[in-house]
Amino acid sequence: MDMVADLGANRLYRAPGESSHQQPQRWFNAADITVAHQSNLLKQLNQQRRQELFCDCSVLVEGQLFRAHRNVLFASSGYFRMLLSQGPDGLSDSVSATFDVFSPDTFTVILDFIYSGQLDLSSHNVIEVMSAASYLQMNNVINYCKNFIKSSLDISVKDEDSERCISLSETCSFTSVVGDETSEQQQGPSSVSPPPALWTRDNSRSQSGFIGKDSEQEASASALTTNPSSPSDLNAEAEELQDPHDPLYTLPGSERRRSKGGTKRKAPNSARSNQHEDLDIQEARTQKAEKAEELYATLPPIVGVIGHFNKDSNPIMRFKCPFCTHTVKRKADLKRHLRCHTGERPYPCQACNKRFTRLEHLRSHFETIHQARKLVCRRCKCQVTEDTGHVVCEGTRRYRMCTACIQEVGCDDIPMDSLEGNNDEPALLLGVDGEEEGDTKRSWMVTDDDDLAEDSGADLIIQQVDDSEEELP
DNA sequence: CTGGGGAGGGGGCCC
DNA sequence: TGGGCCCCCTCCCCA
Repeated sequence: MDMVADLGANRLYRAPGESSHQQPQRWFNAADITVAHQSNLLKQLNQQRRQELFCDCSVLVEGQLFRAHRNVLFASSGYFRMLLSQGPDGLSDSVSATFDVFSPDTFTVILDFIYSGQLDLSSHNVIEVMSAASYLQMNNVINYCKNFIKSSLDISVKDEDSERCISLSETCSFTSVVGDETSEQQQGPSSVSPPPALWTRDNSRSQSGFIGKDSEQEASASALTTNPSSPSDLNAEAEELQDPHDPLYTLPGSERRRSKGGTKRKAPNSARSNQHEDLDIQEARTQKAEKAEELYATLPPIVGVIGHFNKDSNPIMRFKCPFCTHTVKRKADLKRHLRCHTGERPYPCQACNKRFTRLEHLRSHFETIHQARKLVCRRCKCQVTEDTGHVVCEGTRRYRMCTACIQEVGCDDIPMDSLEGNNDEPALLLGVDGEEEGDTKRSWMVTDDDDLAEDSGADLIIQQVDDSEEELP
């Protein structure tokens, strides 16, 4: 093919087989050629898929088998990108994936879109498709669904039926529009158009879109044949921002569990071994907080899914975590759940500097570790009372020992320091992170618990900390 | 190596 | 909507 003219982006080409001597000449716009070629290529691939030609990837959705081309899936879905790129060598003969978190019908819509650019959305399937697209990390599909729903809502508002509809902006204050980095290769000539019907509870049904309590684990366990890891890039990003050596953050899932105990006893002392470590931790904390904010800013715009139906056949609304397949009833619970992905720990213990995701966990920790609230002798495990159980202080750690154990151990082994009139009680003061005084320097102490019981409550001052402001000089 | 206990983390749900 | 409680699970330490 000879290039005969160059008009910038829209180059003109002579049709194949035509010489410059032939008249009349037929000219082709390069953009038209590109579109035609892409369309034809996609059509060919779709035809091959339907004829199961060269299909090298199997996807099992609730027992129904779909055949596809791994390169097409790779190019279309972040989930498959991760799945296929983490195979043994990326070139293994057969790759398969199994899904139980959405229905075969929903995956049919997704697959048809991948191979045709036509997204068959309706008021009946939009939530399911959006949920599946979120799982498969297909941002362009999510955006289509979002626009679809928004269009429905516009109509709904006019009909004063907004109560029965989902507003994305309303259901998730932290959502933002994500970048559509793959849209060029995926969108094509989409057939999405404003929905003709209202999207209401009545015509919204999404049984299979509901994800149960343990679906995260189930999904993780069942979704991958070749890759047992998390399906989400965002999840990976969330994990990435959490330094396993950082005592202030834990890892999601199993990593989190693994790191939990490791930091449990090391964090309080090691974090204050010197000023440099304090600075490092604060710096790391700031970076983590910033990354957490970035993470929030890049959340996929999907939050609402229809759960199961109640007795009145009304669907029960649930909120879906953008990082995993977990769904919750309340937005507040989702907000709480998100902390396990972002690593946010806004509640530091002023006594030992350990941080917690929840105030109740901090309070429990403080009462158990620093206030010796447990009426059990630490040595012999016998029940004690506030009278018989003497409080032993070890640094900021406090626990009780019965009189017998105190005598048996002897005061020589347990440095005793009367705490009468003690003002040294560790205070659960939050908000002045890293300023707790000398808990590691403090020696062992034994005290009666009367004053402890009295003043412990007064020392419980709670103030949530915003990490991002801690670094202010 | 194993089982028990302590501690922390997370989900559901009530107020 | 946030706080708080209850329950369950996991991990680590230790005997």
